[in-house]
Amino acid sequence: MALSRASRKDSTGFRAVKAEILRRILNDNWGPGHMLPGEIDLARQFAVARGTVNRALTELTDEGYLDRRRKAGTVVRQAPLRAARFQIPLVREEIEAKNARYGYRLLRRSVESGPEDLRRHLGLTGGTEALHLQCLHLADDAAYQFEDRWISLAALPAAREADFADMGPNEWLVRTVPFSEVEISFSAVAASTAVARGLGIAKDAPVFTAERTTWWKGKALTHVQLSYRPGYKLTTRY
Amino acid sequence: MALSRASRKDSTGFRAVKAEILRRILNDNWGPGHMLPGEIDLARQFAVARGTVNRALTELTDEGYLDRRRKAGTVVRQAPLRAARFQIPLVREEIEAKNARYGYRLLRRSVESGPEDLRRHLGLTGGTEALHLQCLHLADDAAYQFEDRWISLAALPAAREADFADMGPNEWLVRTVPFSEVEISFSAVAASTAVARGLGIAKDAPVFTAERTTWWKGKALTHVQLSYRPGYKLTTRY
DNA sequence: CAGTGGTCTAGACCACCGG
DNA sequence: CGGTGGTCTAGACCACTGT
Repeated sequence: MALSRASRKDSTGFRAVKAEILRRILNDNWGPGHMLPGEIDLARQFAVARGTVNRALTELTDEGYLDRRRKAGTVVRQAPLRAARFQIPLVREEIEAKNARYGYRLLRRSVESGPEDLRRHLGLTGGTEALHLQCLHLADDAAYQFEDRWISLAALPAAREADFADMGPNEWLVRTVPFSEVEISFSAVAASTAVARGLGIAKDAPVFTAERTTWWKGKALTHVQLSYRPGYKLTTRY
Repeated sequence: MALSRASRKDSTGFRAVKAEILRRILNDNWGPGHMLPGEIDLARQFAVARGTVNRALTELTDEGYLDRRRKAGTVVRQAPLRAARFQIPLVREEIEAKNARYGYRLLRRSVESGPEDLRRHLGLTGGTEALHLQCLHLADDAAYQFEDRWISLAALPAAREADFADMGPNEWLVRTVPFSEVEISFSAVAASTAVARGLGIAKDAPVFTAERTTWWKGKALTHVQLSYRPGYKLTTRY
């Protein structure tokens, strides 16, 4: 079990304090709106140092259960923060995690000026061009994801020399620019002609799409539209 | 600014240490794979206590920049963890945040046994029934989201008495069962007849859909399918 | 076995903000 | 103003794990 380390010794320390306080919240001993004792009180009750209580309460606050304000004290939230964490893996890892054989095909590679809205989005000015890539990611030889990517050659001139025949642009980018700021959005769209052909589905069929723009030091590097094969679901628990 | 409190005094303390270490990571002073000095070393260099360094490094680890192991030391990750945090607000708040007027209409309310796969999913056994609700959430009188929900009457018998004419089931549930475990998944589907009529779009049009199942103390309470109006995007940064 | 991170402690100072 | 949480310190013990 992955939890063996964490659950090895939960009978003492800040984990025990956290668990006990969470238990009281969930069992309605301390319902929404209830004010908790101060840290010093709790430290006495649990027979630990104040810092230990503080850590437990801080984590419970991060997880959305509590609301803390100086002088006002610690209060159980009316409703928990509804935040979900998604892992957004590389396609390759996503496919291999399903015990499927990963495959990759480059469908298109060209240097273009690109449509006007894309140029604005990437901050391309003057005559600077962009690298346009279309590729397919396969799971056991079946189309899994269609990738339509633009890379700013102003921000990433090295991309002009890169040959994306064997390595997907995603992996190349992760190696070249490991840390970056990202905006991602998910939506449902009707399959374009290119997407339909790539995924082998009917034009205008519903396609789950992720659009991602990546910046580094304030400069837009790349914009990509990922179209998933029918039936794909992005799932998480919280 | 929401950050005013945090950025007030970033020149000292664990925030300063964290910022400086992050700066070194991002500027390739410490590239991927680089091993950092030990906590005691860093504490001396920054002239702070070891606990302060530990907090900075722990947070950078949580954020996916570092990998820490006892004895092995602290290493800059090859690629950051690609995790995104989504806020999943109540529809009402989502709409009001856009300065639109929120509207709600209950389209259907019935007690049924429900389809077989749903009964399995909610763990309904024997003759226990479920409450089936369909409703519409409006932004400035335009259809925004179609909600198709099933509530287990075995787990939540109080729902049988609830009249959902004025209050959406979501808000009722949040007040009744404030804390729960949730699985959510997003996908793109073709609009069913009911969804198409509710949202006023063509049947089989692409619809962005969220499916959410909620448990409390291990018992499934409710399953809901939320269908968003065309053009909807779920966006986040990380 | 030894070195590193994980955690706890007891005490302290201070920022914030409700009354 | 005074009480509460936020943070720092110096020191300590321990758990884990690479060598």
